[in-house]
Amino acid sequence: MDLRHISFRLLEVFMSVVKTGSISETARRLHLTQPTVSLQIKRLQEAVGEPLLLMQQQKLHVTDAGLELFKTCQQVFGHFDDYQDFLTELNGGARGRCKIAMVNTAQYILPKLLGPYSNLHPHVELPLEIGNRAEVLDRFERGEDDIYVFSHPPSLESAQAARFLHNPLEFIVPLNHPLAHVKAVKLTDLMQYRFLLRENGSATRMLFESELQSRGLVLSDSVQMASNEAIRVAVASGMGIAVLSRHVLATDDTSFKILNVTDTHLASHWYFVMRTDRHISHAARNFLKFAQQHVEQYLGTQWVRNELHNLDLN
Amino acid sequence: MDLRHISFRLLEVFMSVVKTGSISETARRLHLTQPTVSLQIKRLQEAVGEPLLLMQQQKLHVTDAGLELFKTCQQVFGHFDDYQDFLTELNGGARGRCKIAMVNTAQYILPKLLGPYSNLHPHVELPLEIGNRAEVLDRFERGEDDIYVFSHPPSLESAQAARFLHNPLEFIVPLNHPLAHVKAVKLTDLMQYRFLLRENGSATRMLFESELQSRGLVLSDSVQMASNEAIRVAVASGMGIAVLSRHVLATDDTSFKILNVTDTHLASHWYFVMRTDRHISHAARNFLKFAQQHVEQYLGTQWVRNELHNLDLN
DNA sequence: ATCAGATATAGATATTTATCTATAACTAAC
DNA sequence: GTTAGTTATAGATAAATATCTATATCTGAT
Repeated sequence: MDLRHISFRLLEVFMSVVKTGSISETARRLHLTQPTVSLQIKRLQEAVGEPLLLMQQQKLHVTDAGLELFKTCQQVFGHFDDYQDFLTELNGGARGRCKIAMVNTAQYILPKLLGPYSNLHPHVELPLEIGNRAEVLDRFERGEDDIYVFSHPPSLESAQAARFLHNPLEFIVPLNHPLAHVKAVKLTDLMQYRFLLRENGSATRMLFESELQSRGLVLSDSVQMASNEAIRVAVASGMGIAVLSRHVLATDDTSFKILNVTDTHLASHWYFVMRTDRHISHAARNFLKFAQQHVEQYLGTQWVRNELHNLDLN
Repeated sequence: MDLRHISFRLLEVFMSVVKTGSISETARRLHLTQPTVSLQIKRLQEAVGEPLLLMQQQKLHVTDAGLELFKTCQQVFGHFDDYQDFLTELNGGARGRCKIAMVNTAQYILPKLLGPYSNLHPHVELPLEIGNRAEVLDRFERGEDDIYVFSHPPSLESAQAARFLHNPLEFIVPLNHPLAHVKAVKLTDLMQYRFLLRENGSATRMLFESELQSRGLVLSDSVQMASNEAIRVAVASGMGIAVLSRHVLATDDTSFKILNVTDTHLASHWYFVMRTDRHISHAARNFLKFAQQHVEQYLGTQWVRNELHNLDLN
């Protein structure tokens, strides 16, 4: 049997002949001429090296080899049908994988969107990568994921980004801090205190430092800490003061005090970022469409800035 | 997914690329050039309508759709491997069907050959048809079976026949018959008795009657009976005398007496007959080869006339 | 004896396919 | 920064394939 000379078309025709028991009838059904079907069968028999159909008393008779081939074909086409179903699901976004890499701070808000999406499409894998800005940027450079979440998206021509959430920063102090009960403070009032900061390159820190620089201010003392939680807890226990994303602070957390800094309103936005030079999985596209439609529903209208319609998802 | 534009070759190449993880390596293994393999993969992806392999950081990465297709291919090729095994068995004569139609008398001798053959090839189906000469001839005309057993083969150009067994006829009489103890009798001595005969057209009867005619003899009385057993039993019980194939008479059967007719030696031969205008199954060929080699072993050397080497079994 | 319907064969053709060579573009390693 | 090894693309060609039309042959029914 020489598989190289057998095409799926040939097998389709053969199956039809076995089913109808007639070459002419098959020709009619498949919109071919009778000689075409005759020839196909002949070629198939040559490729198999064994008679598959015999003319006996004006009737087509399927040989053992023919019957077995028919069964084989049924199985084979069955597998391809299954595969087609798989592709259909993949295309509909109901199956597949959507790898998302996000910076630390995003982990407080993105799960509110991922949870409902995952419930809607339980067959979609959603592996998450969380790292600091430098790490996520690295992954982005190598194109390791489908979607990236930044608050300062890298400006690369082979990338498209769209913001979806406002990210206001707040100044927090310990409850027993001298400024804790001051109604209105100014940025300069804070310079004398020790600041707890994230590592260099973090979006929050970049924003803060650029503000300081533009106003010619300099911190008197600062300590670097690896995570937002560490900073929050450290502030609560009196180690210093800090500037943190609003989303990192639970509204009912009373272990620190949020200052009302009247002359400074630091804020950035969260962006979904995709590389345009890399294949985007259907699942990823689908997730972004979902986000576009439901971001207000799951993240609340207060902070949402839904510009996801700017993304080209086709 | 458009199966029409997918060939088994394409899938083979794809599988090799997935296995080796490299287009160039596949090209080397399959004795192709690298652009050929590149193009094949590209074409396959177009036919599937989905990326199957991605270049990521200088590494080939198999997508979900690609992995699933790979699994599908494994199944599909598995089925064709099974089918190839089936064909191999079929070709070796170890599997398949060998339909044999034989005239009544042959059923006393052919099973001695069929038994051992069936033990050797338990997967070969051996449907037997037994009928009188007219019935078997009918089947032969319509080509319903692979092999026919006649003692007077039809002479058709689209048939080949070869004899394998001598078929001597014997005259039998009841134990209490006047001739039962006569040492030597002549054919004319028998004419006065009632003969029990098979139906018109039976080889035994044809042979006997043609002998009578050539010697100008006429039976005084005859009765027609449907089977050899019926005749044998009827003779034993005194209804008349008969002429029967030696093979029908068990050597230890003492319920009748075999006459020594000195002036008449009737005999024919058994023939295996095949149509040359019909496909002969491998199993049938194989059985005839087996018969050619083992007929003496299983039917004894006394009556065997092995001329099966005259058959063209290729 | 003719007809209708089946399959088979021959001859023709446009399309598709498999394959090559040459070349470009990228990257890792030396 | 040259080299060696990847994959991708373009252009060319010979072979194979899918079809068709026309025709032959057979058979069963009218």
